Amino acid sequence: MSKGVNLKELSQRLNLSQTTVSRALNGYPEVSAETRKRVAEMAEKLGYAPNSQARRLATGRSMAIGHVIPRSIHEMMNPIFLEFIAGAGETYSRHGYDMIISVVEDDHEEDAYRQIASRKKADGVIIHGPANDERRHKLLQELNLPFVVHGRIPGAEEETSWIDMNNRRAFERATNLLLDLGHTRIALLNGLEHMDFARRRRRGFEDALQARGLTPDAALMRSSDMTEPYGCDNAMELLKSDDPPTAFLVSSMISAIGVARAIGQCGLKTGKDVSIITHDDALSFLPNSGEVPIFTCTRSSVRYAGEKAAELLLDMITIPTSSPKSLHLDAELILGQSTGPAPSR
Amino acid sequence: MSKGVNLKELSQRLNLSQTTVSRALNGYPEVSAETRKRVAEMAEKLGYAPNSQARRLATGRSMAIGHVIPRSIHEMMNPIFLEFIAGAGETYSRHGYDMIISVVEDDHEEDAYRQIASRKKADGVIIHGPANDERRHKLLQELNLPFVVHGRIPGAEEETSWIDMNNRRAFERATNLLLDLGHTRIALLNGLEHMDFARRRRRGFEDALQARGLTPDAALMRSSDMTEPYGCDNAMELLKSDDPPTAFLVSSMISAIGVARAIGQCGLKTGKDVSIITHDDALSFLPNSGEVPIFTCTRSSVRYAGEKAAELLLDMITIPTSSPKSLHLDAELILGQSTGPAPSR
DNA sequence: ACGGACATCCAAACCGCTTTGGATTTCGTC
DNA sequence: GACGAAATCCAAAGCGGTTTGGATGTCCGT
Repeated sequence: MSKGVNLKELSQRLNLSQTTVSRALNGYPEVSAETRKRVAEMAEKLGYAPNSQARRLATGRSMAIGHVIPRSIHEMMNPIFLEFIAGAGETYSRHGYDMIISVVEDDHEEDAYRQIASRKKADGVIIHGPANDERRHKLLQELNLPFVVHGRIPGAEEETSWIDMNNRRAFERATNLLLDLGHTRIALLNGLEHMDFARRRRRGFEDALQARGLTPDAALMRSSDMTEPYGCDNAMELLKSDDPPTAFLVSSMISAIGVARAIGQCGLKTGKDVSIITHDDALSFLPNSGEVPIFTCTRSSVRYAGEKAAELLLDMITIPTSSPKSLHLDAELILGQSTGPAPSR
Repeated sequence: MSKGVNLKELSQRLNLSQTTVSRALNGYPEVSAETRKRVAEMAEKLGYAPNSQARRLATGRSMAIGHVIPRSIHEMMNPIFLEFIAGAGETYSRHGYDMIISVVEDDHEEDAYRQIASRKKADGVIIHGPANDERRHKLLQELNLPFVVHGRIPGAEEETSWIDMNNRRAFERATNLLLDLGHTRIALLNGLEHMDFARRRRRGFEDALQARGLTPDAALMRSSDMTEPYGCDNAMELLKSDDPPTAFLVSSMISAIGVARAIGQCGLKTGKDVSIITHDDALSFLPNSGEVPIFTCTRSSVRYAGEKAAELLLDMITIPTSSPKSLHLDAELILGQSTGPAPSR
């Protein structure tokens, strides 16, 4: 419990060299069992803990993973981002790694990565929210900084490690469900489509429609930040149009809540007059569970994705020669209260 | 742009000692202007950046702030926590500090702090979500680790630095507004009351009632995690009771959305049949703005709180002798669409 | 011409750990 | 009883910076 003993003092107290003490504590074999025990006990007694800066300097590994989050990203991805972080964070601490997060102005993002590399702040990073014209992976390859992508970088799927859910498939299945229920005018409230995940979701939506001989109607497709008012305002506008949709496919629970609000304000009933399927990232503060979940949804835990992403990255770091590994998660399609057969008009 | 020059190489290229180069780059006076310029240019050219581990070891300052977040906390405080983090993060990076976040199992929280202190992982920490029986500050004082509290620790207001909003006053004002509108049966959907902030909010609520001669009705007061279903379920139950409330005072936008949903499901109209006032933490993904905000609310930006908390902490670290400083923020009371006069029955 | 005040710069110690390259002891074997 | 292998342990050299305690040179007043 006493504070601030360093290796030198500890070794003096034991009449041993720093070498031996260090080895004893780090589990190297060239130390007798008896000595190891003595060392461990004294270390415990004196409350010794190695100074992490010194250890990092000596080993050349920073034992930290960086997450660079530009303002703009976290403005829109806010809750999802944290959930991911929480998952990753658990993996890190289980492996003795620190998580360092840099919130930077949008135009300083590249700088942030360069600093992490040149100042040796982290042994690897995670790329969040890849865009269609993604370039961060180029920079990181050039900087020789290991990374894992949360999502996929179009055109770089083979050369990078990533973890992603099957966005296209999930939205295709969701759309099919709505079609099976008899809906033909389906609105898509998507996330920002300069992001890869949103692009894929739209593709799934369109593919499903076309497979049944339907033509996607541009007037029914919206794309924006996934806030609550976004869902409400757009749903409101669409519901009041001449030929309103009977179902909504929504990219986020938060917006879906907005859609539900709009439906209510129009005097309609969700799941009866109008159906909603939303993607559910399984955010802890927005549980959509219970016997019958409020929303019919495609669900994939972003927290789990965080855990796995971290594991992938730590693997890459410990075995630097390994080739890129990726994980493709499938979303579940879960039936809730927000869907029903299309109303016959 | 070339990678990986260290101080030694840089100084050799310049025919200068490491001392001089170090001093030149760190702005010490005992270097001629001309030399300083030469050094700066060469450093730029070779892409020199000091290894942060080495610098930290040499200076004895880790240039990092720690945030320990136990699973339980972030389960419930999720989005609010991130918004705070985002604010703090900006301040940190502006001052050259790193932010390190440890996600730990609940029963390892103390361990996490001890490690931060003994291994010198951070120069200070921020305490999130102080409880009524808070003890973390004791530990940190004992460990001699500077800290700032987000919220207040009952009984330790004088001896600690903290930043908090005026929870009591905010809820008192909100309650008064409802009373002024003629509501007398007001329900309180509060956060977990083992947390200090929730306790204060309840006090504000009760004080306002009692000041008008009303007795708080325990049946109308709930306390839980502030999820959406929590708001919906409790509102539903209360609305269906014999003597239902005509107004709700809610501790979080997320739960308030649930309350609105319940009101809709009961065939009632928010702001007309039933009023809602919620606290609004100004979360970026839940904007409650527009010409007339959806919810009447008490608003206080947690992000701003994060920025300020970080500033307080960095001040404490750079001037270790300074006495505790604190910041008391006032929430705005903002009129939205969710309140109206109590319906005459 | 001399001594002190500045202005510049440097060699070396230090931060606290890991790790290399032995040194010493112990032990089984022939 | 000598010898090589195995088991233990250690002194010292890094890791890449910062900082202390001078050394050297220049300028000025007297």
